[in-house]
Amino acid sequence: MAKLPQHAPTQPLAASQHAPMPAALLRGEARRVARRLLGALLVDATAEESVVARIVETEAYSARDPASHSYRGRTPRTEAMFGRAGLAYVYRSYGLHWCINVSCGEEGDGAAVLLRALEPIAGLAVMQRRRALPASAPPARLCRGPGNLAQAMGVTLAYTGLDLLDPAGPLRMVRGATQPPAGVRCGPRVGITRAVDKAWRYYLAGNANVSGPRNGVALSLAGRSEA
DNA sequence: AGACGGATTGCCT
DNA sequence: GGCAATCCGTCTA
Repeated sequence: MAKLPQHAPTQPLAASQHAPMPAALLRGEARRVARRLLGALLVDATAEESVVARIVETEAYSARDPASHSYRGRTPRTEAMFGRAGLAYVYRSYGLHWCINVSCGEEGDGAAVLLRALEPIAGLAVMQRRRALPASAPPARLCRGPGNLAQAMGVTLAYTGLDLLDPAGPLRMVRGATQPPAGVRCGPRVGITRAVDKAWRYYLAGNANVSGPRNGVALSLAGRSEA
């Protein structure tokens, strides 16, 4: 197996890179949006200092997808998934964790993208406190995995229905670098029992923040296109 | 009304 | 690698 590429150390972002995210970017098919969101930034404005992280792993879910919460139709819980693009859909996982999706597609579609891992950019101390990790813990542990990133970013059920494109909101999605990130891979989604064959998980290869069995290293089913 | 099990995580052996 | 923790939406009776 090939050696992992070392991913570049985290760099502070220029103000120009915090440009608002165009809603059009979220209007396509869930898979396409899941890929596009890699490299975008999530900003939590509720803490004493700004908390910023870069999206490095996502999964696509659609209403025609047996693995999706929207598969059985529009319900009170999944209402945000059926709303216009850019709304937060938060659900509780295994009775313990919060996980956050971004609705995409058109109003009524029931499509969303699950955020699975982030690369911490700013406000690491806040994240560390929320995660209750020892100071010695590596930053890559802060936002690795959907439950962990929600905790680090202060996400709870109260954010369901929140417009993440609102530049004045407590939690915002903004555009990262104008150029799409390199090393985008796709593979099977994690932890699901239905539609396991669909390779609708997207991540940055070799990024230490990526969750899953081997931190973004190619998975066994991650597509025959990779060596 | 009661049972089931999951888009997870971290600690156990 | 195994498994407990712990809520609630959905399914079955």
